[in-house]
Amino acid sequence: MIETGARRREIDEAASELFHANGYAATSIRDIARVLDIQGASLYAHVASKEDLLWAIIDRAATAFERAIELAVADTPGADPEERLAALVEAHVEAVTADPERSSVFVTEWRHLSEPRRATIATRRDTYETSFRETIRDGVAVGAFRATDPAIAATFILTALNGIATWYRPDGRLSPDRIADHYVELALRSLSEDHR
Amino acid sequence: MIETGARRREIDEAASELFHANGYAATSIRDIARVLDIQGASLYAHVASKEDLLWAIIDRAATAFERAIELAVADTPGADPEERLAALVEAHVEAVTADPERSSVFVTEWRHLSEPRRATIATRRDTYETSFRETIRDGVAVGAFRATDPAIAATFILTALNGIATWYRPDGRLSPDRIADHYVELALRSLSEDHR
DNA sequence: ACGCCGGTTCACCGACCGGTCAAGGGCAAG
DNA sequence: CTTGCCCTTGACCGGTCGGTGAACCGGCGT
Repeated sequence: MIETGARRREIDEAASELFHANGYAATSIRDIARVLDIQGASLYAHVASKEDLLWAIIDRAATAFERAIELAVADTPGADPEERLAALVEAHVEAVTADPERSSVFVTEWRHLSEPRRATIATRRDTYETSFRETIRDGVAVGAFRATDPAIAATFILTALNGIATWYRPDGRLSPDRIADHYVELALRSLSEDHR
Repeated sequence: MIETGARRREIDEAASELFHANGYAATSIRDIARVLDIQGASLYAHVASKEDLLWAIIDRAATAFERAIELAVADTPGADPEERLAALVEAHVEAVTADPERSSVFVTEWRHLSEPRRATIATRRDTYETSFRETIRDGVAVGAFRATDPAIAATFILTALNGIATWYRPDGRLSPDRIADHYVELALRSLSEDHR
């Protein structure tokens, strides 16, 4: 039975903030409680363990990313590889900027999960990366992208995309839309066939 | 007076390993000592504090990156922006793969530095990024690169480059040279003028 | 033979960690 | 008004943290 009450949501939010700002290992249960003006022990009425808190954040972020690209691909049926990659990149940027703290915790703190969970996240990340890799492979096959190693290209693009979570600020110079536009351009051109 | 003896080098190496594998906050002084088969207290004959250990690793990595691109630029005098950006990317990949553990600690753990040091690293990172940003700006100015936001493009490329530190394995499928070749291609094309 | 000295060990410090538990507070349902 | 239940509290647990300090060890220069 997973708790979904308002208090639990506040706790998740505070934990995201602190895990993002200081890292999971450097954040104590009491740090999180202090944000909510309660005692550390009170958290355990809502949460079974500190790791469960991390898991809730990461699992939710992973699901958000999976759904985002699923919808993006579903919205563009029969699209060619270029359009599909553009949709993937755009969906990813939107997902990151919609909740940068949770996204950055997902990207940087998943190694602190203990074993069955850590492995399932590794698998889910790999599946996610495969969507990008296969889109690139398809594009190379039909001549839309230049001949290159799809695995390297996918890693190149995805690490650049994940980096957004570490520097994006909602009050920054660039709106999510503008970031998405630029990143789509950069990603597509990095695979472009024609280069002087 | 900075200690540079053989023992100190062993300590730095063990610390790099563990900080890379588990993160700074999740690694204890006694963990590091255990790798060297000594007691935790013995470390303090060589090191003033745990943070000094982190600082030694990060400062050395930062210096390595700075020197790498300095040499790369010095080796190609009068180069055009494309050649210069290629040299920067290649130098960065070489520096990362030459010591992936130290590099990844540098990239991911510098937020655990305390204040005067943290700020100086932030400045040095910004200076480093400026080399990329200005090379791109120059390339746009002379028409070698398409018109784009140099800051976004530099961030895109640099986060992709830094990502290498998180996934590179010396015994992996790809040699440092092949990674460098691919990343130079991807980075240059992402800025290419001509796109169908 | 001696003393020195870098490196190590053991015992210990106060602080903090994640987590438990009995006790109670407050509020809504009866 | 009372019962019951969610939430919170404060005291506490064993363990670990970063770091200190006295004792001691072996080797080296004199």
